Amino acid sequence: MNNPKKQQIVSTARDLFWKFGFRRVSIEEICREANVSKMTFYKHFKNKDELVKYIIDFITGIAMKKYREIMDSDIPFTEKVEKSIQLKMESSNDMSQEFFDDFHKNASPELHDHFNKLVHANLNTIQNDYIKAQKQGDVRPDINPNFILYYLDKMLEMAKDENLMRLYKSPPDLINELTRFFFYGILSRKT
Amino acid sequence: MNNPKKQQIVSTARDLFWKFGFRRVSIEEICREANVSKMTFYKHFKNKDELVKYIIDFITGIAMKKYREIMDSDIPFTEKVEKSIQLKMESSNDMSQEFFDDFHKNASPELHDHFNKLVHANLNTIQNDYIKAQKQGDVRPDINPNFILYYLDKMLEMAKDENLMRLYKSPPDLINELTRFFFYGILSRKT
DNA sequence: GTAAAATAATACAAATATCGTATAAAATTA
DNA sequence: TAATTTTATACGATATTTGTATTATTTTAC
Repeated sequence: MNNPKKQQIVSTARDLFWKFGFRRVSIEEICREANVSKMTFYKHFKNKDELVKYIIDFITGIAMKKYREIMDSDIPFTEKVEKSIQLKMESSNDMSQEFFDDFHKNASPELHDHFNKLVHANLNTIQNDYIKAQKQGDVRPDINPNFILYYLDKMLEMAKDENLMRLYKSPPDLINELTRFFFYGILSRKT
Repeated sequence: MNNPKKQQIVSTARDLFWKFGFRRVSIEEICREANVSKMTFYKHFKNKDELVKYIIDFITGIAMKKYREIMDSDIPFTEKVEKSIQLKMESSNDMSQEFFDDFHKNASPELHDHFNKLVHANLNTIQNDYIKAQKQGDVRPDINPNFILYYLDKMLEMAKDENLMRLYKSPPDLINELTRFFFYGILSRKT
């Protein structure tokens, strides 16, 4: 954890993985760039897969911790959702397409599995929050929580769509529109 | 040249090389992405080095053609320099660091040599233009043309320096400053 | 339509790169 | 100084990539 050599390895690997994905980066290259011998690498990680796991767990761990803080805070439900959407947008900006492509295209079965389980667990956490909100009356009772999960991903896609973006002054404007639509749909509020 | 399959190969390779450099990209990967069989690749290129040469020659060829057009046009010398500096800035934005890093770190001796000769030839062309301008009285006679070449590279470095950029409203403002400095130094013009 | 040419699909040996481990020397730490 | 960590190097075992050969398929030109 706090071992400086291990940190160098992780930090260097992260940089290289973010640029090129993990398939294109060799262990020796990481060691060279991190000024660490290969033996030291193998002291800390069994192989490249374990390093990739470590990094992905670390990254998603931070994001999920932030998410939990939002959901456990004492603010109205709508604010929680707004903040969690905001977090999702920020986190995805911080991600590298090359890195995540490798999980689908070039990962070992074990790594692929680990990745899927992680994603699934996190989606589950989020889904449970929405189910809970539904029980507490914050979310319309006749909507499928699975659809909400699906739609949150679609929102990210839409937020990154350049053609859609052209209709708005700035990215936050588009995110606001998406968020309001997520809350209220298109109909005006009748009292 | 106008063979569509060859164009697909070149275009796909360019995209991949720009992202990852050429060391990290295999011929099979290029073929796969370009929807071209490996045999077709080897019909057009002897090996990866020849493809890299082709691309680098193509890219620099376009840039040098534009440069020549500027220098052969019927405009004042200062305007030629301004435009050529502009061109240099634009071209460098279009370049990928990963791709050029490979020439220095991961190229075969032959490829490395080809690259150096190309760079040298182009620098020579530019130097000759400045020597000619010096003879025609457009450039101060007591300046070393080699210094000018060196300095043009430094200008690019300065134009991309974020710390320096902070002093200006916009990139063109900085480029203007650099260009004026290149022309006049710091002293006010005495008549 | 057919013949010729180009391209694709597949398999393969050879070359190259990467992995993971063993060993001994050097550097660091306590 | 002794114990521990790190490096340097070498190495066989795998894995990947290369370049070619062969055969089937598609495209092109007539």
